[in-house]
Amino acid sequence: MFPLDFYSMKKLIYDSEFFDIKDTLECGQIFRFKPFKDGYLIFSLGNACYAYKSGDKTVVETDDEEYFYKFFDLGEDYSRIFGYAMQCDFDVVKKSASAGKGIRILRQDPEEMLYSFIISQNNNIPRIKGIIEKTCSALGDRKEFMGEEYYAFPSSEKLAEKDEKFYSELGYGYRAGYMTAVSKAMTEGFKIDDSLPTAMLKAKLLTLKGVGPKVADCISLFGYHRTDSFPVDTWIEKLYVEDFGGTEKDRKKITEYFQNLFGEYSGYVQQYVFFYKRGN
DNA sequence: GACCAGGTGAATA
DNA sequence: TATTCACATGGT
Repeated sequence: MFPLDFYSMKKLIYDSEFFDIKDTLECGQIFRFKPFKDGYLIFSLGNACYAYKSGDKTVVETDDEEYFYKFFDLGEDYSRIFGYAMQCDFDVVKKSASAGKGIRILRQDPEEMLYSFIISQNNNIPRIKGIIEKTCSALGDRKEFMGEEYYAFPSSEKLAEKDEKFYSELGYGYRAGYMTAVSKAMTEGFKIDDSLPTAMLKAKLLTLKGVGPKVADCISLFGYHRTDSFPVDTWIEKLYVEDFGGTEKDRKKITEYFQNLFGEYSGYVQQYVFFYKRGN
């Protein structure tokens, strides 16, 4: 007999022009994915899918197509977003958009983004991935998808059960204390009203230990789909000076500069240029 | 062995 | 208010 998931497996098929799975995964917004067969296995909270390119289509196989339809933002028209970028006055934006035409902004879980981007600070992407994976293996529910074992991203309750020493031993470095403080706050009633305007949402996030402006912007963009956010990190600083002739040194002012320029398209433009600037 | 990585919090002036 | 520093760890 076939296992039950054979019957429940569904396919989402989408034109790859505005949905390039490789670029969407590798542009730095998600840390939990790995190469598999002709594409990738992708994990979000306790969900998994297999995505790959086939001809001029991107195919997503999953047993929860509703979750991943939303996750990949498939209800949004990215030709409009791409079109906006191509009409910008800045050469680097047009070049970036052309190079990353198939990038989509994923709609990820807010809490997974919260912890993931706390880990990301002053850290490099391979190591961020490693720490997150170790955390899931240690504290997440064991799951299986297409014969592959994986672990869900742990709940705040699970994370709050561990002490600072535990996180240090997983390689968190000085971020270990942030994990205990934030998971504790989350289990003690810290709530984020997702109907708040972006500025207030960000202000609320900033009250958490280890969450500064950059991390708050990433959580807003990737966890709450606030596309008026423009996270400024070391790469964007470089871009600001080299490609926009910027002179401000204060990151807050750099963020405002870009937000004023790109408005509701800030997050999309940020991902195009971040991906391009990092040279993928 | 210095320098960097999707920065932040705390101390200092 | 605006700069400056320490912070863990691993990769180059």
